[in-house]
Amino acid sequence: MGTVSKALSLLSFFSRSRSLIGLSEMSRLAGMNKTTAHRMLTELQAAGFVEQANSSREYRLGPAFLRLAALREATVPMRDLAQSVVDELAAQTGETAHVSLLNGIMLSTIAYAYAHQHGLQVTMDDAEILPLHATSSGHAVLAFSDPAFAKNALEHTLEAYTASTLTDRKMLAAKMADVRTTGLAEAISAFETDVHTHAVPLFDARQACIGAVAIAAPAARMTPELREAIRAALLESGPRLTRLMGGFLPPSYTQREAAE
Amino acid sequence: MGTVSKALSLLSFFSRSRSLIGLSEMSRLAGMNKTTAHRMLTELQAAGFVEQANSSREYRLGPAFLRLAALREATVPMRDLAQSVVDELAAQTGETAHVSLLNGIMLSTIAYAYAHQHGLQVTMDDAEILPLHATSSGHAVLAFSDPAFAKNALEHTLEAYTASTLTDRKMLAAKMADVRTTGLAEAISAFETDVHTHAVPLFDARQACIGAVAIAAPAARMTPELREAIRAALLESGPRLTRLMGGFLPPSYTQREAAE
DNA sequence: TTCGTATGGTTCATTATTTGAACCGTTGGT
DNA sequence: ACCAACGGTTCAAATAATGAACCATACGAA
Repeated sequence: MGTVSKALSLLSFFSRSRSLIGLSEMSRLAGMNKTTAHRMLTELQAAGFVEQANSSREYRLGPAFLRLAALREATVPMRDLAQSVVDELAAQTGETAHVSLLNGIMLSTIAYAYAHQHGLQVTMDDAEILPLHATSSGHAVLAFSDPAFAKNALEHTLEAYTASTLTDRKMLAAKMADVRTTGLAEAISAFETDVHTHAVPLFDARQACIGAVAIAAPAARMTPELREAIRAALLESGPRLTRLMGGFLPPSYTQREAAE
Repeated sequence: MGTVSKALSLLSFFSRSRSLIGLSEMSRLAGMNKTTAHRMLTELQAAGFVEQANSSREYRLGPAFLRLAALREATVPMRDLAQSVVDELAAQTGETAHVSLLNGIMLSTIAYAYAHQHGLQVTMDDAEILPLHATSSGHAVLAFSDPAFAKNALEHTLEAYTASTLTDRKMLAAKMADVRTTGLAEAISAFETDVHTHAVPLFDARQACIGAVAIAAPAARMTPELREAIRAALLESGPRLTRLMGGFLPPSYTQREAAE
């Protein structure tokens, strides 16, 4: 891993719950010498990727991302497209829909929409990070990713978020096989209790899996009818969003469709 | 300049008009060896900062910025605040308002709003980049920035965008002195012909100038009354936005107010 | 076809940069 | 006054970045 990657990895320690990080803390988190962390933060700061907050000298994410994100959206309007699809899905199914993209070995949510017909809805956070092994989106991605990638991703510790989280690699492998045949991942209370989710994979122009579109409903509200409605909506919307974003479905996905 | 800065500088070659850049082209643009450019792009790609588009193997900005921008906004809701202020300003004055932040030696627009009362409006681009020497926002920033920074920023070639662009450093210095006394920069057809703009500076928590809020009107519509309305609106909104974003006005700005 | 010239990507000895222990000067708590 | 933690800096030693030359490929012209 080169110096640039190390420097950029510092950015991943910022999160919603830890938005300010001091020099010493950062060097500890990253397992780096303080000098190294300092020089890297200085360079990131020069680029506007981090900045030092107020009176405290702690660092936080910088303003450069606003411009770069806008520029990214101007060239590849993924978020806009994803937003329009989740808006539709939420309206169709009456449940919360979201699109997450692969970012390293985690998923980041780039768009979500609530249906406003029920008082009880699964809620989402901006920039929420989802683990691959514990979410239906993650299962959809793992099932259709390069096997080497999936293997590597599951090498990491598999945290049990709930009592139902799959942490056994054999059971996960069986689940993936199942997802591959149906083209759809389903998870109940895997990441958050009493949340029932479905997800389908998304692919890029090289037919590589890049994320998933998912629908999350309160487990209590799940009926066979709702389940069918969700599955039908996702099986239509997933491929459509893939095409909208300029992607192509791989044989591993389309052959399944033909077999059905 | 360290390796990290060099790698990050590659990102600045992407723009609205040049969203795809090949390896060779990038190495030429950055004045780097192809090997170096390639390794850096590979590392940026691993972080999701660039990605290779479609069938062509050219690079473009990656999806990581979506998440990081969302996270930045979650910690520092600058854009939201800026948006609310420009919305107000556009409604008040009937002209296009925008907020731009300093990014290196350029300004990037993070929020803008149109007034919908006239057919003719100055239009803005997302992620538009403004030069410091040729815009009223730039003049506002230069006038209230650290003199060393301003000097350095003006060392670069001063492109003449229109016949009225100030490209003479002495004239620019005089202009800056003027801006410092009034607290407000005014430019007519400096960046785009027939556009008359006013701008006031914005400051961060350390009292450093970080950008400007501006109003752009068609030159043909500018009357003494409109001019006064714009100036009054900006002189109220600028300091207010500074405070909203957690910043403080420096003595160089407040003393001017006291002197008036 | 053949040639010429682009392209993206790779190799490896040379070179320059990164690294880390120890160090300051401050700050905040006891 | 003390201690501990903070952000930040120094400099020899270790490591990573660099660039010329190199493939393989793709495209257009002759």
